[in-house]
Amino acid sequence: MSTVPEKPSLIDIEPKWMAMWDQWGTNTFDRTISRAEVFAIDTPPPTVSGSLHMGHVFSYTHTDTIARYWRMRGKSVFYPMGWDDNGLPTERRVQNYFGVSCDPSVPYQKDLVPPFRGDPPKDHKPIPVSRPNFIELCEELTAEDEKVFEDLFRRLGLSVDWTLLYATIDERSRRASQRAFLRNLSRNEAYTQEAPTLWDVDFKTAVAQAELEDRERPGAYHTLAFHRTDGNGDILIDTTRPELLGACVALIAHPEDERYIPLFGSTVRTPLFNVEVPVLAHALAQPDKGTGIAMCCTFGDLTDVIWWRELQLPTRAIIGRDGRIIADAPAEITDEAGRAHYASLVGKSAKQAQTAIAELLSQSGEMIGEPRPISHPVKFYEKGDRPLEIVTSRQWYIRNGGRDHALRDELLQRGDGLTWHPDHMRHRYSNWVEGLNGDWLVSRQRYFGVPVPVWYPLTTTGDVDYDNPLVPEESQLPIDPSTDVPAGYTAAQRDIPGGFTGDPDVMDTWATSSLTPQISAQWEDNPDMFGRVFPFDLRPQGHDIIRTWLFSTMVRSHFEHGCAPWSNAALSGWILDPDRKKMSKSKGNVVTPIDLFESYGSDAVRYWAAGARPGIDTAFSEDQMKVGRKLATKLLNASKFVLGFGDADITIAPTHAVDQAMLQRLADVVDEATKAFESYDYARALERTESFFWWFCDDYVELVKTRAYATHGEEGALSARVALRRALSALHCLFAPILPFVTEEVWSWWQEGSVHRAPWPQRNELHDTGFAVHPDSFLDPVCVTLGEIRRAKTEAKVSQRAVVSNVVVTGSEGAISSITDAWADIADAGSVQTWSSQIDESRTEPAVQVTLAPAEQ
RNA sequence: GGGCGUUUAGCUCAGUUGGCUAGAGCAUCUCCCUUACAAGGAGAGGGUCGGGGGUUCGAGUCCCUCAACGCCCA
Repeated sequence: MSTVPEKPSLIDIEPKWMAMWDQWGTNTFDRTISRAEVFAIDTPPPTVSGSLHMGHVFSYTHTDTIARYWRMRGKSVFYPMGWDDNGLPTERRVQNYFGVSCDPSVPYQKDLVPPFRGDPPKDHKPIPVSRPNFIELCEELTAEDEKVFEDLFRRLGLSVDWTLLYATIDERSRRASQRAFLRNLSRNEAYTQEAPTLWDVDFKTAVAQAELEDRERPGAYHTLAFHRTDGNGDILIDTTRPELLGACVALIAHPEDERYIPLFGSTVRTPLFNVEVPVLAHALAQPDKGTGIAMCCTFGDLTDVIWWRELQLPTRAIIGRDGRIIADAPAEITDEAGRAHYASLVGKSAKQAQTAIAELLSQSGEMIGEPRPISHPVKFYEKGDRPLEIVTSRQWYIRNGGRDHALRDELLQRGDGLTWHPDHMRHRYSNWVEGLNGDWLVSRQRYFGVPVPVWYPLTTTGDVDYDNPLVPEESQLPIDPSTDVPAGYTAAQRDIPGGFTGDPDVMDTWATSSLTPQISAQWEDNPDMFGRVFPFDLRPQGHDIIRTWLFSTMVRSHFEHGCAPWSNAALSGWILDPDRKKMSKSKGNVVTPIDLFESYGSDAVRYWAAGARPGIDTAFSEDQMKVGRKLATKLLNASKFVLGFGDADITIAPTHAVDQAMLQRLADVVDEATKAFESYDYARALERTESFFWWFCDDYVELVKTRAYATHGEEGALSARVALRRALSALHCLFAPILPFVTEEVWSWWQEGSVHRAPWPQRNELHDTGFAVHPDSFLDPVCVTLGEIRRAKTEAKVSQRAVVSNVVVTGSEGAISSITDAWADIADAGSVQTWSSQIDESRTEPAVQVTLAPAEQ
């Protein structure tokens, strides 16, 4: 019994089935099931302050196909969604939208009304609000964006369990993040330290090694003359940062550089400032760079930091946190001319100071020649616009193996233990871990983030006692140290001598998103749930964030649980535009997903995405979406046709060889698709299924349709109908993970419940006839014969319906035997009147001689 | 500079432990308005598998080498 529409259509099937899945709870995680029966996915939380683009559609579809596959395999799939609304991008948007700025020193104001909701005037001065108020505004604004994201993901057909939704700034996330941090602190995996730190002068925050990127920038070598104190002339050095001359603490050359060996241990005086500094040896000096000897300034770059640490050099900072030359000259600059030179630079940005100092040097004759332009890599914060400076500041760190070989090796082993898809991505991980040169800096001097959950006692003189932080009980979490008060103190004691002060910083976004498994699985809040899903099965993500998200999640899990947080990591590729360029807004080549859903249908867009091999960069292709739509349409029409032959008892094995061979071929496809899905290769599963499906429609259905109409009696008809229905059922299931909407539509015509909860096809349900011949050796000769008959008609430019008066087939005995068994079907499909055969064992493929009947008329 | 990947038809890509004449889709061309499907169907043309060398009875596949492109890290 089936109810097939008169005119099947793809129009509006998305909203129809989205509503049914909600009603049925098709995607709901079963919280009572044991870990062995669960498939748990650590879904990437998209940044909601951005916009959803084809990259999201692409990679989330990949994960969804896997989720749907395992659901059909009977697993309870834990498939959460989260929103990453924590961090800088949201902060900036909120400032611009409401006309406020965050100031942690401002007290919380209940029911605060922001000055604007959208488009503050250009001359508006931001109103300072407390951090809790600021967070409330962030939550208000992101809620709108989140709705848009959710609608789009639903429309894409993601089988997410929306009751598991979280946001990285919500209360549960803040609690988990602070709890994990406090446990790191108690185990000495987190620590605070005053140290040289990479600093973004615009955002006024420290940044971590993982957030750096090198950018090629123009610069210029300035050749400077340092004066030997023994009176034997000058030493020339090349520098791209002459503005740091006042911070110079040493000249450094390679220990084996014969030009400078005699000078090691001597001293020189700096140009302009006349400060005496030593000439020292260190292996990191590059003899082939410039004159081979460099000035070390504290701090111009990371090499300076290493020299400073290893050669125990003094600290002589002249760049402030605003990126400008600080007012106080280093004490070492003592002569009058030197102090005057310094004073003329105060307050200038690094760039302005460079121009000014080049002028001074040229006047004093201590710069040799003109600056020589070069192009060189400069370190930037990945979200920043100006080169990073290095300033000394107190920051929080979590150990990550960057300063500890034993820990590094443990984390490398954790990476080795993962199954990577594709496998070569494991190198990205090990490469990164091996290259770490410091611990993970987690504190940020920003506002919209999870606060560092500690306070510090203030001494009676008002100094901060950083060595004895005050921590809350876990039961108090989440806390905000700018408003909450530590045990044993009163609010009145905030920021007064003998009282306490809250840590003003927040944690880096990654310090919270490194806990997505713990957050989504409700670690400690719901131990029963956590025990059923952790460690997870799969982490899908982009390969660009292996060094950040993947690695940091590994670090947290390693410390907290002593295991990897998941067993598989799947890295998705990039979307490229048709010219093989990475798609980006600035190029104007970004297409809106929703328009594509409207034009081609969600299934068609998914088809395009699922056609890409895991981890491979893929060109954006509307052509592929057209093919996907064609496939979906074909599935509608083929299903309607097959069901139109009438019902049959599918438990009775088919009797005809053609039917048996087709089912056996399909059984092989089921095996291949199963194997492919199990190794995360949705693309291969799709390709095998699709290729079978087109053969099924073009050849098999054409061969058997006359017989299935009972033209030659009931027995043959029943065999065909059973085979057709078994195949149709399996095809609906095989396509379901990729094309969830159209498969649900066609499934609903003749089956109960959702295809997405139907059991995955089994080989033995299809192939139970004892048919012993390899399906190809049976079907290939049959299909070659059919193809030759069609070709003869095409070449004669007649209709495929034209009658063939006679066919002579020459082939091996096996081929002729197959053709003989299938002849009645071939004759029906090709309108053939008579045929004969000849045995020729030398032929690998039958030769077919086709004689067309004279045209009627 | 180090690591990883890619290179197969005009385009996008399959090609699994080496095995018969290297495949698919799109695009192009020809034909067919066939009662599941014209948003369709039946066919055709099109490739020195990046270059060179080697192993082998046999190499798109394994080894060496070179090149181009891309990504990651210094």
